[in-house]
Amino acid sequence: MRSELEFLQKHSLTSVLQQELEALILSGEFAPGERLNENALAVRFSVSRGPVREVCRALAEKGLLELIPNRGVFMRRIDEAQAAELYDVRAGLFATAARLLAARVTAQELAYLEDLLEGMEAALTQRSLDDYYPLNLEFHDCILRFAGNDRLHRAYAELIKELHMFRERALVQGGGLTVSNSEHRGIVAALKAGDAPRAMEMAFAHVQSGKSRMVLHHDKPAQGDGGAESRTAPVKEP
Amino acid sequence: MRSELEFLQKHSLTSVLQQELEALILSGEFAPGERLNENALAVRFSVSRGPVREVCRALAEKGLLELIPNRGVFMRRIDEAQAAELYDVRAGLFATAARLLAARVTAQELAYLEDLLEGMEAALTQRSLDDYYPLNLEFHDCILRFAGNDRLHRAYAELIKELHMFRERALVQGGGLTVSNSEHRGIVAALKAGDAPRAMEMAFAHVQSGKSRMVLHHDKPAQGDGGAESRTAPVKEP
DNA sequence: CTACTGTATTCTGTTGACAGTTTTCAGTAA
DNA sequence: TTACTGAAAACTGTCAACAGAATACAGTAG
Repeated sequence: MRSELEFLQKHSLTSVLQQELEALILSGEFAPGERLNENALAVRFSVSRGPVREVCRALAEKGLLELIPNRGVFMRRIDEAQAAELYDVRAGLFATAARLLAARVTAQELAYLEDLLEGMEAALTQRSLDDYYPLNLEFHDCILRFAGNDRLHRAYAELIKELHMFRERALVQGGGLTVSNSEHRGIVAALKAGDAPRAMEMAFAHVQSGKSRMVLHHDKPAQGDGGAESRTAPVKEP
Repeated sequence: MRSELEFLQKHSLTSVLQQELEALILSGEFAPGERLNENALAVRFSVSRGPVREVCRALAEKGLLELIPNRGVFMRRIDEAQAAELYDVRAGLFATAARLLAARVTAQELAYLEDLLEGMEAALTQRSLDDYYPLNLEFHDCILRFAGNDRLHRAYAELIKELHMFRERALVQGGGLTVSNSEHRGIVAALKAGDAPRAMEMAFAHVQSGKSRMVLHHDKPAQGDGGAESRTAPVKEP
């Protein structure tokens, strides 16, 4: 009863439309560089073009779409150079989180991180990447959560979404994170010691090693990712 | 001749409206928390409400405005806690730039940075903050520019804009940067040595010392900033 | 068969209008 | 005077329609 009222008060049609379209974009529904027809989106969501345009502009501001005057809205296309830049920014934000966390981490949080470390170690000895990846993801997210800086966490999350737009090859699973658990151990050790500069340095180097892995993998042919098929035939270049 | 055509092709009415409104917001035209009337903005810029709404949504995504369903758009109000968070993120981005720059800085760039160092030193010995602040700003911007990561530079610039929304007191002039030139020298020395971790650490610490200065200054009464007078009488809380 | 030109279609940019909600404010009772 | 009630005004959310640009396409000349 009450919840429906609250929902309507907090989320307007346009705002849920934004979440909806963002989810659609991140799901891989559209190919990179593909053009999105405003009218088609409007009828798809049973709304008018007004809200659709507002949402598109907001998502363009977030770096998920690209608006070209008198041409329309296109899926953001990220080349390797841009992806590399994003990766470095990500490294910086992650390192910042680690640095902040080193100064405030609690025994509980450390214990939880060490649990994750063990879990990942076990997954690696069993060669089970399906077990490893979720733990890896949770490990990184924990650093951000525990750092106690909401703005930083949000910036990191937004950056990950932007990085998702680069799905030519590789980096699909696990978000392009490394599999080296020793680097993880080093970060946790620095956190435990309360050594903020070292934690920051190790966290930065950790993400950057993931970056070089990506750049490496990118040149290889690597057969098509089993994900969404590119539906529209001719993708016009913006 | 040609330039007007190019202008129309690249910038639609809505996009220039966005720049215009953003400049207006950053100029301090509106008080924090103040409500912006869509209709008033529309007639002010001689456009319809449609473009205004699109622009407002984009600026809300950037963190300059706040949209409340069925209430309207309000100037983003940033409290001290949020400002502190932003400051830490800024420190992280600046430190990231320093770290990246350490690995690629040229002799020319170093020479220019050292020139700035001397200029600031001279300004400080003359107690001339009016000379000091522009150099200080340029110094920080240089680190970002020379780092060679456009995305990082953009993220930093956006963050500064967001931080500008916190203009209760202090941090107005110079963007809340510290006046300690010795910290600047330390950063440049680390860059010159190609010591990336140290450059990152010193850059982070440098901005954070500016943060504590802000937090300190914020509690003091500090008579009203001579800037824009708050025009609308009762500012409703969002 | 290829390159070009002019027309038709599609889509974006922008506007004005209407419905529903919030806010304001005058009027009334305690 | 203060608190409450109700209507009126103002404003936001949404939509449909029109003008202009870009694209697609058929027709024509070389």
